[in-house]
Amino acid sequence: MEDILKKNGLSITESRKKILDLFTQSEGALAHADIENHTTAGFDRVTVYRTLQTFVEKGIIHQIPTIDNSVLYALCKQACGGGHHHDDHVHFICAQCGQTICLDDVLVPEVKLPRGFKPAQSSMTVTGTCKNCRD
Amino acid sequence: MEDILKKNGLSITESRKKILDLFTQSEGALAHADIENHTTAGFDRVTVYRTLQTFVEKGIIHQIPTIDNSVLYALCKQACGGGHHHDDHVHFICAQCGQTICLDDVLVPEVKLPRGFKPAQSSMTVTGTCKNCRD
DNA sequence: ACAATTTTTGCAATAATGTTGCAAAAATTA
DNA sequence: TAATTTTTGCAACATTATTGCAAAAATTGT
Repeated sequence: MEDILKKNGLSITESRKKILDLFTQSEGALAHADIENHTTAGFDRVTVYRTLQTFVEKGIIHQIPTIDNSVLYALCKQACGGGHHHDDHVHFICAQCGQTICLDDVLVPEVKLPRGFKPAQSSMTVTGTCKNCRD
Repeated sequence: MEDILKKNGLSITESRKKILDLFTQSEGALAHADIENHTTAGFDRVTVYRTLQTFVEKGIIHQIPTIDNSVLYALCKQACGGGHHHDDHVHFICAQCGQTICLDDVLVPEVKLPRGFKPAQSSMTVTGTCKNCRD
């Protein structure tokens, strides 16, 4: 766990270790509020903001846009370099349980854009019912 | 312009007409702040919130999720019924000018999900350089 | 292991963003 | 045009995010 921090040139601190733990322990993506309100956590709001920001910059976690004006964060499975995310997989949001899951094996397909548009990065989100919520 | 409101069973008011105007006049998508800060507008923050919400419910505009924790709004080209958006096109965000454009002709492709996942709706966003920002 | 340096944290203050209740104003209905 | 319904704007409040700065913790060099 600490090696992830070390590898990215970050100081090893309690908050960073705990927040990183939360991510590895949770199956889905986490919102800022999930971390802040976590009972066992107990660090300042500001620290959470700054830690998440640092992690994104270092490529440890990536952001997932959602329609409801909240940003989710999830661990980058592949090694993402500083600022350069290989965030090329599809995200799945379950309408039932609300969990957001990285489908690391499902890549975002390419699309043909109209003349003049030059693509750099794509992201795709699918909503529906997840594995666990189906009987 | 007013017929759009009438068609959706909404009272014809100054704010609704003006906000609808803004959307038709702007090529790209608009953020809440874009509307609120618009010089010629001049209505209350709350009115903007409520108007946008009403328009989304009626299917006049649709929301576009962005990575930076802000929601953009854009006109629905096809007729979207109450709550049911045919929001199946790709959105393009220009890294240069920051504008978000609905590529109404580019449909979100289907992807094969892992066993157990049942899709309901998909959204896709491509970032890059838009038509106008290329020389 | 310890002192010096750098980084991180937490607090306070502030800003930005979003929500709710309610009375006045405007729009629709009849 | 009067009665009814809907919408607006204000005020108050709630939530979410940002910044400066001193104290605390972590790292570095010896």
